Amino acid sequence: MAACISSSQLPTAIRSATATLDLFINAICLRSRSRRSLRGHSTISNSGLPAATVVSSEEAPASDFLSRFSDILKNFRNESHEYIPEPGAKPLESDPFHYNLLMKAFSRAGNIDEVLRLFREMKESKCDPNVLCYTTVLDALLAANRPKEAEKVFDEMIDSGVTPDAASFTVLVKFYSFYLKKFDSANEVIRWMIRSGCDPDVVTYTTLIAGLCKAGLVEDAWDVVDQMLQGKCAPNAHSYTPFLQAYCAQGKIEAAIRLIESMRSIGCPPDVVAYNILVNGLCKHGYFDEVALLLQNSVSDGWEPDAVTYNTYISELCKVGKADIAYKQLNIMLGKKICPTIVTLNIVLDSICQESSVWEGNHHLETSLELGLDVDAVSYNTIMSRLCEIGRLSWVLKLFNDMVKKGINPNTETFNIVIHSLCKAGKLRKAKCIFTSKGFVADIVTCNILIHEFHMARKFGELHNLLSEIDMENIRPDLVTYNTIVDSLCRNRKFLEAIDFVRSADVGYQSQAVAHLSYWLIRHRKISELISLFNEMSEQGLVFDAQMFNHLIKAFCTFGSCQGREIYKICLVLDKMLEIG
DNA sequence: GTAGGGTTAG
Repeated sequence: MAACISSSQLPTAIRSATATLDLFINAICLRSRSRRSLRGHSTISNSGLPAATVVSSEEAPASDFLSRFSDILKNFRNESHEYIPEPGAKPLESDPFHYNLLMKAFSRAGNIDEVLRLFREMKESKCDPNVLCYTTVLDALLAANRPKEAEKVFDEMIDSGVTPDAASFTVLVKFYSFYLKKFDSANEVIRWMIRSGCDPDVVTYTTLIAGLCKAGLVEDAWDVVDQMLQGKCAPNAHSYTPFLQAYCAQGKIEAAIRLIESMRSIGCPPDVVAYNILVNGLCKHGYFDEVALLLQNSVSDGWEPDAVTYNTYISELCKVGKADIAYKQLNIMLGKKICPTIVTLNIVLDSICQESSVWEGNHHLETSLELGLDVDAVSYNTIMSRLCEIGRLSWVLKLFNDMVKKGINPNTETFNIVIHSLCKAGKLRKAKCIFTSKGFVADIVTCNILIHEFHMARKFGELHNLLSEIDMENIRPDLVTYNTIVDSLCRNRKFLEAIDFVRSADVGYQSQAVAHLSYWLIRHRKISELISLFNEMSEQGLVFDAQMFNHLIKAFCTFGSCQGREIYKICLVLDKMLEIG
């Protein structure tokens, strides 16, 4: 019998979990995220991809828009005029100032390897990094999701006798609050700053507020605002926007609207970023009419919608199948002389794939290239991910080749799409070859794809070897990881191991992971196991939320327990939940 | 050199 997996041991457990699963019952096909049908693709376009099909107006409400898409693209604003140095570039002068300029440029371009190369070079050439250089490297490491190395660099800065200033302390606050969620340590840094005569500024406090809000600790974040006001450090619009994010994420739209109003009254008027967060929140909860009203009143409310406002609105309209309204909004945006950006283009490309076909989307990608637009990795990823969904491996590889030839650097998402496509086609060995590709850095999505696909193929040994090649130090398991492993265990009827796995989560029971596990237990009529799990959760003080109730009732209905004698099982579980809730 | 918004992958 295989040993139990402790999720507190993850990510090591991700590897060991694979070894414990020795039996898999069925090779269940990957659930396609899409049921979109493709309409005819028998002819071949210049690119070698099937030509886009002509879509009738009855079939696609956006067809009139599509025919004019090329004209609209001419309004497109090419944004990437920022200086990106060539790899291996040398600073103009061998001093900290010029090294920092170059490191910052590489950091902006997301090239952490070049930042670290320069940092190493400057130390080797006895050009001692100053506090600005250290801050650049620290921030670049955090941006690259390498917090452990950032911590070492901070220690090195102190050991070298370089005195940290407010900016470098702020990066340390970000490290503790964003990456480790250790808010006591973040507060300790702030106390350290005060003790050493380097007062935290509005950026320091706002960083802490953003970390707390992101973790859902909104009340603690308000305490920080109080602390700022007591310490004569006035909050600004940046300080309040994390609260807007948190309220919107929690569905507390009214609280977000009230905060926007309060910001006006306390002399800290919300700017376009604050309104964009609200627009996003309203859209995500289906309040599209309210967004229309917000835009209508923008002038009298003292703000001007920008490309992000419309990108958000258009994207969310497309997601809920309101492409016709989305395209009208795009025309309104253009009418207001707001230039569409690369993000607009990518939203529209994705929408074309949904509303028409992936081939039509590809046709418009080609048109964009012909017009000389700066398409990016996301544009390619958008088309490639749809091709992956419909199992068109060869086309995925062709687009991957095309983008590389055009000098567009694939990102981790690109590699993940290619790996996923290869796995779906059963070419697991070729998927493994990706690991040696230049620029490939695996992330948690890579791990999740591998765990799922290799489990389905019952190739546990190979999966184990592959995962051991991944640098796990900066990869944290997420909800999908938990659910993927739970799926694999439950599919193999190892329910007790699945319960142990969820139970041992180092962050305590996660509501969504428990809901996912409950689905399997209900499906397999493991009601007594479910109730004992709830008992244990109740002892640990977990409270059930409405989402959990909805999820479980749905599971019972799906598996036919809502009729006949089995109804008592639902009553038993609901009683238990109400008792805990 | 440090803080808040929109697109793509599991």
